Amino acid sequence: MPVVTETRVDFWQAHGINPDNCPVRQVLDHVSAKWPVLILMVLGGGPRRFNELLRALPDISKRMLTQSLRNLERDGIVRREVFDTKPPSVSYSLTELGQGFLPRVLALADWAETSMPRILAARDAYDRG
Amino acid sequence: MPVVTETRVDFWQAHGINPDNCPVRQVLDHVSAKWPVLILMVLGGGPRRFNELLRALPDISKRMLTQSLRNLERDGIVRREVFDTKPPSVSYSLTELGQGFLPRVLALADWAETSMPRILAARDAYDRG
DNA sequence: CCGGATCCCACTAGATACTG
DNA sequence: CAGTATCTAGTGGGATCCGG
Repeated sequence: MPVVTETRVDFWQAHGINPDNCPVRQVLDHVSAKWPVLILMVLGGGPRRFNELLRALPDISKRMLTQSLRNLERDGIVRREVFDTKPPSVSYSLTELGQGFLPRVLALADWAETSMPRILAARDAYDRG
Repeated sequence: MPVVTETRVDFWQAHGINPDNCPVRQVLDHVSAKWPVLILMVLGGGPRRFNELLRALPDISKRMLTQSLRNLERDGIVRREVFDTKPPSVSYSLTELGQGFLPRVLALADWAETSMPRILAARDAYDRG
């Protein structure tokens, strides 16, 4: 765990890294971009085909599923395999990188879940005041 | 670490929890909402005043700083203290909850930073192909 | 010094229809 | 089966001005 001071922010500034071009943030964006985490959780259970994912995430549109999968694939987190059978089938699975990513995302989600009572209490207090 | 299967997704479905109302996601949104993480990192160095934060994050607008701070305050992650001096001054700092949140966010950021070479390589390969 | 209020544009994502 | 294309309403965030 790094020491947390303004030092790192200073470093970023010095190297022209801003919130818009920071590659780390682009990865972190997968965390809260609405669908990626859910997709990764399903894929954590093993490889899935496109329509299986579609059925597993009832509210997602084909468009968003495609887009999210492409982003994850581009970052090497998800692997896409095409079998040119008839009809064609495509399999999505976690790469090794993705298997290292998922637990850390879930760890954060678990903290959020554990802390939820305190957070909801804080919100309640804030909204009253 | 929980077992990762579709079970949890099923649980969510069964309880009517979807990506739009899921409270956990609302917390995770702080992670990638562009500014909150940077704000937390600066506050990790100790309490800061509004304009100090403004100077520490060169590209942020007053509007976004205010908004981000309000969100974090509402969730009990950041504490806001007003001293009615002349001119008025406001101090922002991490709550106990925020101090528990920050390391986990940084842990994820560190993974992203460590994995960045592999991710960039994956992107490069993807963009060529 | 620390914001709130307003205007406005750019991007996002849902719906729908179509394809190899 | 596994997507793409197009259209459109809704939203987020910058710029700017105002106030306690």
